[in-house]
Amino acid sequence: MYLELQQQLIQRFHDLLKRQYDVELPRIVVDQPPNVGLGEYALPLSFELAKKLRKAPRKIAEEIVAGLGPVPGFDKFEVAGAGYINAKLNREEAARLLLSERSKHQGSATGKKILVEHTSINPNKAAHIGHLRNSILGDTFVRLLQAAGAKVDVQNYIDNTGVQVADVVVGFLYLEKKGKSEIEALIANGSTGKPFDYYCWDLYARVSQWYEEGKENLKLRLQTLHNIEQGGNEPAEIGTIISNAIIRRHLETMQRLGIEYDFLPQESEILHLHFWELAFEQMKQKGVLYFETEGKNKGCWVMKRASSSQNAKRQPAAEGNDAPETKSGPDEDAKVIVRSNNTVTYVGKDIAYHLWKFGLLGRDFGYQRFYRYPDGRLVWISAESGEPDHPHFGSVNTIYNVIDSRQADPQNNVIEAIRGLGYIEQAENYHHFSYEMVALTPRCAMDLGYEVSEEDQKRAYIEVSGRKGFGVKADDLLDSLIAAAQKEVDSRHPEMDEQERRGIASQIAIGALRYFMLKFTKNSVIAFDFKEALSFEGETGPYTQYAIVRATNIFRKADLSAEEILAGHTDLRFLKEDDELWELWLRAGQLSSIVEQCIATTEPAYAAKYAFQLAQQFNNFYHKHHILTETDEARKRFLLTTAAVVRRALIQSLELMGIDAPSVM
RNA sequence: GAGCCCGUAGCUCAGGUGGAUAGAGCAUCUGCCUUCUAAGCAGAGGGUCGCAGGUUCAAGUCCUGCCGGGCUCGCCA
Repeated sequence: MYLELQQQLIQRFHDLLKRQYDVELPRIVVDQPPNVGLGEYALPLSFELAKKLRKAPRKIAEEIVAGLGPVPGFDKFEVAGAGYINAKLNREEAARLLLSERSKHQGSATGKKILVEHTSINPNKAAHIGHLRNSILGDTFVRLLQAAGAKVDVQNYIDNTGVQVADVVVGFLYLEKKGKSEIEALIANGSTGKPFDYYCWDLYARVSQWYEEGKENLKLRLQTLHNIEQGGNEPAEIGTIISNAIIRRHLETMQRLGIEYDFLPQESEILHLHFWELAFEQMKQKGVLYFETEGKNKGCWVMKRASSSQNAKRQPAAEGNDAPETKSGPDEDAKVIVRSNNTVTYVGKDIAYHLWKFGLLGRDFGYQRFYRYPDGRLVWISAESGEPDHPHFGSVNTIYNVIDSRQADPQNNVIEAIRGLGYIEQAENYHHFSYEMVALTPRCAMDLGYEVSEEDQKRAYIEVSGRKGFGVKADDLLDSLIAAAQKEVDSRHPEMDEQERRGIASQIAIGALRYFMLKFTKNSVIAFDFKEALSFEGETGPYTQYAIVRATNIFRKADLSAEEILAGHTDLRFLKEDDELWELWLRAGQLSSIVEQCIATTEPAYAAKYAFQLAQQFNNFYHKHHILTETDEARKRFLLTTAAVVRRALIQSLELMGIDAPSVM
């Protein structure tokens, strides 16, 4: 509601400026006045026009208001302060619009097909809190895009032929002295007493330690890596077995949080289906790659780096002397794509993969069914020779890669390669959805029993490390959250049966976890702290869930359905007199505006803030107006409608974040 | 050395493309459960927005330079 009216307003002002002053502003800024009594929209445009038109801002504002005439949906326009124009909505009309809204809005992404890649955990160990941030951000962004009308393919890239998998293969072969069948048995019966991903978590840390004990050990690693890349040998088979088992564990972990995928493209197929060769041809042809004959990169195929700042190394020339320093010799800053031993680097493979995403490679994966969710949704995985009947992924125009900020450099290399190939539009629509890492506070690390050096103890946070086995596992955290929530639910609802209580505890735990990962903006490092993460009070997911439950309880007690209230008649004139109630309606009407803002800025945190603030306003309302004892029937009906409108917006805002609204709490 | 990010209340963080009086949660203190559930509400204290310049009607927000912290820069993946 809010967004549509704002767009109409902007159009109106745009037309008026053209007609009355013959000016066009690049954009018309719309703010909100400090309080809703002043109006719903504030336009500071007369300040901007003051210089252009050589008039006082206030004068301009008055002229504009005078020339505006009636605008549908609006009651009046007022000049305020030094020259703001405040627009006041017709509250009843706007409220009617809000009441009639469907749940999904026709957003900016309507009709678009978009590919989002997230999670992409190396398949050699259990998922940890850092991975959770990735998956929760990614999954929430998928939901936001869908809310804006997009059709979204969700991909989880699997690096199943990299060193990380090789390390665990080495662990099984040389530390545990286990062969293929023993590993298969281990996966099948779980005889170790811990899940396979947990088992590998520990083994991976042990192997990393073991490498430091001798150079021969590192040789085994390299050899195993080569075997895996090549395929068709025992280490490669073991690698596949491990990778598949771990991927299943990751899917199960993420499923607990309501996170699902459509397709798992694997590096093994990028290698074996020779994606690189096709990309290599294109890149040579278009001159994106060149063969270096000198310097440290002699014998390699290299690519000019986008960020390579030629100016950086140049000393400013002497005054008045503009001697251009002609670059002679090799560009030592270039990015190596093909090594002198003729093998391709990770970035090279990534370029090929991304050409495929945009449908520019001229080759496709094979597809095989891999996993089925309870709701019937299928996860497909790449394969050399796939099933004959399969959906097609890729060939989209817009992609989002949810990858942490440490990979900004390689991501930019891929984008530059695509741009260099002449795919300008695709390069523009390639979004590196970058976010900062999750780290542990020193106290948290010590509580977990890790040794923390004195130096590290002074730091604000310590980076988690799968290699060292240093971190909080996703399943462990979720288990702790569920246990904590269960305790609360048990004490509040002893009358409910065990399974029901467990279900609600799980919804609360997921709400707490997902909200926790979303409340911080992407650029802020999360210094993980159990006390905060396990909290259900204050700015948390359960706070918003609780507000919904309170609203639900009103309808339950009154034996009414919130949906019927929304559909029925209500007297909206109460909105005229009460700014606080109107503010609640207005805020509820801003949901689609928030969705668009989240997408435009790739920042899901705005949705989290919105949900919390709306819940806060609702709790305030709940406390102030005791609905069921209201004696004025018309007013009671109106308050019920208010609760229903806000409840609906709260539920929708939580849906965007993948958080359920429990029936009771 | 270069690039990216961060620095706002005791702590953790918000402050969309500059806009009206800098906010929230936690923590501390004071009130509020015979009411639609207190996982809640109301109130109090707490700020040189890292420092210094600049841009303009207007700067926490933009520019420059410092200071402090993090990450990244390999013929690893």
